[in-house]
Amino acid sequence: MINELKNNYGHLFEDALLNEINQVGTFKEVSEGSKLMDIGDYIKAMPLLISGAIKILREDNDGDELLLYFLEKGETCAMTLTCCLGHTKSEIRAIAEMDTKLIMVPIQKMEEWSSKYKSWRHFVFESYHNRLNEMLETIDSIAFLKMDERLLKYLNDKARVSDNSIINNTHQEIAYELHTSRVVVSRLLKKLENLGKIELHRNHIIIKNI
Amino acid sequence: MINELKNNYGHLFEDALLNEINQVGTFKEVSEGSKLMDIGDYIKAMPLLISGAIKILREDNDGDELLLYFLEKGETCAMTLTCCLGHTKSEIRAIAEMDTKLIMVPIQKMEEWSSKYKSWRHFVFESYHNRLNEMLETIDSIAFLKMDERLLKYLNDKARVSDNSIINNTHQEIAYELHTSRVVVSRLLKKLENLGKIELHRNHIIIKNI
DNA sequence: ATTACTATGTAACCAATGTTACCGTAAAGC
DNA sequence: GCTTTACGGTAACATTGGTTACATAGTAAT
Repeated sequence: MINELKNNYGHLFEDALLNEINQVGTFKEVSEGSKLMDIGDYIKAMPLLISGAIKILREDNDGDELLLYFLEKGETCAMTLTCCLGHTKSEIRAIAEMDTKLIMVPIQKMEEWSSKYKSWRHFVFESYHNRLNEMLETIDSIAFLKMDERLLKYLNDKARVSDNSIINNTHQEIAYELHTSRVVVSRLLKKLENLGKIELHRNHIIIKNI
Repeated sequence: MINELKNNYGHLFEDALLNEINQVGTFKEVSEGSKLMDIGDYIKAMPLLISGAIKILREDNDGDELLLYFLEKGETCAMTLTCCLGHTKSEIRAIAEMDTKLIMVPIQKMEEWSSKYKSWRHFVFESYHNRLNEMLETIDSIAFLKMDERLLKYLNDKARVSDNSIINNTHQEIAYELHTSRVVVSRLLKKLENLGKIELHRNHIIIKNI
């Protein structure tokens, strides 16, 4: 695990902190689609991503979902960070977007490392900052973009995190994450195909002109 | 200033920290409508609210606005917090919702106090946590609510921060903050009036049944 | 009082999105 | 092979919200 750590967090953390993480952290591999956290859960550990990606979702009272953003390697879940202070429940759902490797660190260490390691404080602040910016981007999309633009952005984001121009999702799955209906997604995807931006196939979409 | 500080932050910070804030902070009074920060600004100080309220706005490429949330007394601007680390520009605009008193603290102190005072770290983490939750609420509103529900929530939020069931705004001003048009706001307000939830007057709206 | 301006009300229309319904086809199960 | 299910295409329609246009009523300026 120490090698995974050094490769992904070596430029961020000093050796002493890397060693501490190595001692108290547990390595974990999760496969695509597995749920890492749900709304209402209490958090006991914070994840440090080594590889893969995790999607963060919000749910409304009717059970309808909305994709907020993706976590990628070198990142952590900002929502988790304060839950250890306030002992509050999670407001979001986290699902592995693909097979993902991560290190789980007990939340008790949060406070200890925050006073001990400047690099840890920076990492935590940086994480919050990134997450707030991701949330702003999400708000921009929902508030300012029309559905066809949101859809295109969604496809590009998916392609980026998976580093693959083929999106392996059904129209229904996309509709869930954008909080719209399958019919609307099919309609707009067909438009995008006619514009030459994508290619539609059963169970997958190919992005052209990225 | 020390008294204002103790009244509003005495339960959060230890005396040593309160004294430091008193030494390096500058007291500031801003009147309703004045701009505290704009998109693209570099941040030199972080605000600690003593009284009043500040509205935080986002803007799209066409210059259209959207209200994100309000800051109230005892709170600070989370966006500011990391800008001192990354030296990045502000992504948001901050405007005084009413006459407001605040203490401006130079951002250089951020890092110093973060290692020195546990209570400061907690305050910063707590601020981030609150802001993330406000952003989630904003996303919920935009994504899951219809315009009439958003409007009602907006009116109630305004009434809460000003502690006044009279909203002193024109329909046009409301339309800007909700990122819609004046006609739509007038139409929906009239509906809410017919439902007995509000009372419409020139330049102000009275909320009934809060 | 007259004029000009601002805020609001409302109708008519349009565009975007959501809903229902039905169809054809690919894949999976048997 | 056959049957069933999942997926996607599409038409028809409903609803929400955005736009244009114009009327009326306060308010301010002179």
